Amino acid sequence: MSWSGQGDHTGRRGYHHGNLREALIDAALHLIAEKGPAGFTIAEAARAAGVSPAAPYRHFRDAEALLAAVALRGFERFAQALAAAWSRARPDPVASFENLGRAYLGFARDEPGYYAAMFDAGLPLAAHPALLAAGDRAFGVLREATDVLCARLSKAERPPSLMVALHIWAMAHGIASLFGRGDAARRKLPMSPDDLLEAGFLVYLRGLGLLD
Amino acid sequence: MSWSGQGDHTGRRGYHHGNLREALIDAALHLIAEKGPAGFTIAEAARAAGVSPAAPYRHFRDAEALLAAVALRGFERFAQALAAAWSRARPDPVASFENLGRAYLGFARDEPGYYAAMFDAGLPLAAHPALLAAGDRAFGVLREATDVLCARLSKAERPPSLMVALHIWAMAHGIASLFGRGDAARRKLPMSPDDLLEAGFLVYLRGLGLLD
DNA sequence: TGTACATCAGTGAACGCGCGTTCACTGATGTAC
DNA sequence: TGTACATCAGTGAACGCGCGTTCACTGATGTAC
Repeated sequence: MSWSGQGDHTGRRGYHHGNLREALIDAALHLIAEKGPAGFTIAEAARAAGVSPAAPYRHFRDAEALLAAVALRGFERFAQALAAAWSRARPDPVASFENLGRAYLGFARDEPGYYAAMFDAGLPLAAHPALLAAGDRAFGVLREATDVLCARLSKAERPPSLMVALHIWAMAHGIASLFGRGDAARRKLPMSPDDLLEAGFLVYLRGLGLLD
Repeated sequence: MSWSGQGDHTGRRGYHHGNLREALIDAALHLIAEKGPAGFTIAEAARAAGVSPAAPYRHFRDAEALLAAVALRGFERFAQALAAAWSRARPDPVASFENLGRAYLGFARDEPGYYAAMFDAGLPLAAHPALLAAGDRAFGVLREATDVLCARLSKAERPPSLMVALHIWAMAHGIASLFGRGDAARRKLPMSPDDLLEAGFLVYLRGLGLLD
């Protein structure tokens, strides 16, 4: 596959596509971003990739398997985005949390297809252990961040780091899904989602005993 | 409609159904709870209500209109549930917040069909003003609660009540959609969603300067 | 009280459509010798 | 270097299915007189 670095899945190379699996994931991603997790079909993804409707079955058992592949790639990129934001301002934990929050909301805003596949598609996680593991890796970045944060508190007043990470995740996810999406389902706000999340983090961190 | 109080939409009364609109909403609600917001069709709802596939068109223009009717009824019941919880422990604002949180998560858990129609269906709110208004009424209960809460703080340290309400909503919604649903997409937790949310509220309220 | 009539709610048959899925097939690729 | 062969990835035609939607229709209800 010497030409796989082209990154262009549209140009067919004769009879064999050469990169159909990735092309189908891309096609599904765009369809999901446009029409929601249930708004794509195998047939339509095949059409977008320029192959016959039977071709996808060489790579995916059914639509759910394709959806799971989209979500899996989404979790990997999500973890990368969060990790990059976290490491960028490592010396100052509070600033790093602001970075994390912006990265979280930025991903939800800029990658609605991935985000919907990851969180709104209702994929049965028990049936997709790889998906669960990838989600855990993304959550691991948040967990690492709260570990550092909690370490700054004395043992007496130190809360469980896992709990803190879950609160941070819940607030970020709540704001992202209620106010942070690019589609018509978004609710209007008198402030930006970024500012709302940052303010929420500040109040929460203050409640933990930091920032005083 | 002297017999409408029966609440049983299954028994046909001859040629005319008599309560088809409500029966279709009920049918769609159950289908959504089972298979997700995209997992119901007009035809299937008609079958569940025991009428021909053409009958629903007397009451709903298309599937989205039916979905919007489900979400609308959901928001109304949601607002009632929140208001009941809020008024139940009014004297103590902090206890009232715990009640609110439990009511929020309880609704998401016990009424997955409504909750999915309200928040996961991706209904274009701009095209459904009644839905937006009903959502605002439900949010108004949270807003009222945070008004009371903020009033306990001195003007100097008083945060915008709207912002506080949005944070509360976001955390509750985040926990509900990540951990609080009854379906297979739920993530496992080492604590109950109720406890997680209550702890989150406590940290947050402490961060506001209460609870000291 | 009865009758004619307007209105309404649901029927059932029909249609076109796109999807999921299967099948024998064939073009392309890589490898053993 | 060439050739035979196995393997693989995609073809294209076909099928059954359920859905959305329309249509003329008909049974039921309520009301004017």
